[in-house]
Amino acid sequence: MIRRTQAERSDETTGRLVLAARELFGTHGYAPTSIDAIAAAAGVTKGAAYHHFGGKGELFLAAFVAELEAVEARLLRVATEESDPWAALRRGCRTFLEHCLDPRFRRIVLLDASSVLGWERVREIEHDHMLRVLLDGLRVAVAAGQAPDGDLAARAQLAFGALCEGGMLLARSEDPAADLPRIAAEADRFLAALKV
Amino acid sequence: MIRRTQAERSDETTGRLVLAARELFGTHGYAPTSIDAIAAAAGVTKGAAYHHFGGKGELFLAAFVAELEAVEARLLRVATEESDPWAALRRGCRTFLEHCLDPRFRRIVLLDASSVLGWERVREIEHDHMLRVLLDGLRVAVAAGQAPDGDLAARAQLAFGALCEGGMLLARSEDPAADLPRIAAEADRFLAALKV
DNA sequence: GAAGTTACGTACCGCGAGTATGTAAGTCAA
DNA sequence: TTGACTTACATACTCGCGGTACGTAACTTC
Repeated sequence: MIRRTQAERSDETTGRLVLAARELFGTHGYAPTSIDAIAAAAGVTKGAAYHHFGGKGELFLAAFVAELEAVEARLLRVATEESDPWAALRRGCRTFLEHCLDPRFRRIVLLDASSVLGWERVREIEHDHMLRVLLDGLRVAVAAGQAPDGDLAARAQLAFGALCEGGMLLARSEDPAADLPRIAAEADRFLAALKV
Repeated sequence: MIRRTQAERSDETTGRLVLAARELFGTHGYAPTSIDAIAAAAGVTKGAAYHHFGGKGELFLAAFVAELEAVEARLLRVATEESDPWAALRRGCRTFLEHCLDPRFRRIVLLDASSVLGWERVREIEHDHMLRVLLDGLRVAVAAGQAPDGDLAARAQLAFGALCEGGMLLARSEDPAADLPRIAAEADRFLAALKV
């Protein structure tokens, strides 16, 4: 048996558990997925899961956060490729729509999260990982006179809600590549409403 | 014992069950609510619930549909008070936001429905009870040259998603009466994007 | 009013979340 | 190094709840 430090053991186990949780919660949903199944997929037993996580809800929370970190990284990556703020915003929205083609992301973030974690917590976490960028973009636009003043937090939240519906709509399509431009065009129409 | 027809017995029992389901699902959520609790609140036992409904999911479906019928009736009522189509649309959106102040509606329709019933079924039912009106309004607007052509179904869906977020946002407020105009103003900004 | 159907109530099964407890692996001081 | 202590699990169990099987009472039909 190789000798490993406690931190290494913990990190490896928690990592495998979160990965398995993302996979199973993402494919079958929250309710039909048992802790035993997640632990088995991670190569451990239920005891390990309950040692590192408070319960099923906390495990789902970890999977949820991991999904958000993934999409955040992807959004930040494409945003740096655009110089103009508004172009970056449109690019980000298009990338988000594409990201919704991942069924695990849809199931965990768009379908189950609000029901399992509650809207308030979901909103806070989503804000930290995605909405903050959108909100900052709106603020600089208002400061530059490019957009009218108002309840910017609400405006960003409404836009995000529209985007999520667009993502679900896109995922329903039989040919997402063909439908993406149409839905993105409608999303752009909403984005345009934020300007001028 | 009073003599009643079978249809009367069924109607009364199912009605009481759906009413109890709306109350309990709406206040505590889907998962924490047991069939026994709903049946007890309706004054019957679990056997009656399973006789009239296929299971917990079907009972939730009935409660979900009942919630939608309620908001649909309210929307139709205020819509008739407006003569101009766009004014009716704005009035409808404002009424929907106000309706979101009902915590049972939020929990059942906005939080749990997609997770329990699946996005596709929720979308169909919501379309039949709410989105159809919005979609028809958009179609006449396009026909009259008041709105640009495009994927109107997607446009209506995105607008609806924005409205739902607005409703959740409004419900979070400590003083909804004061915050409603601000959120409604942002919602109107999105609606305006559909015109011209 | 007897046979058949509908509307329940009751008793039970199985699965899965959560807990209690045992045990092996790692840490640290003397 | 070695023994006391903590951490990281595994195992065994409880219990609430969804679902089912079956019994019974209320209604319907001929």
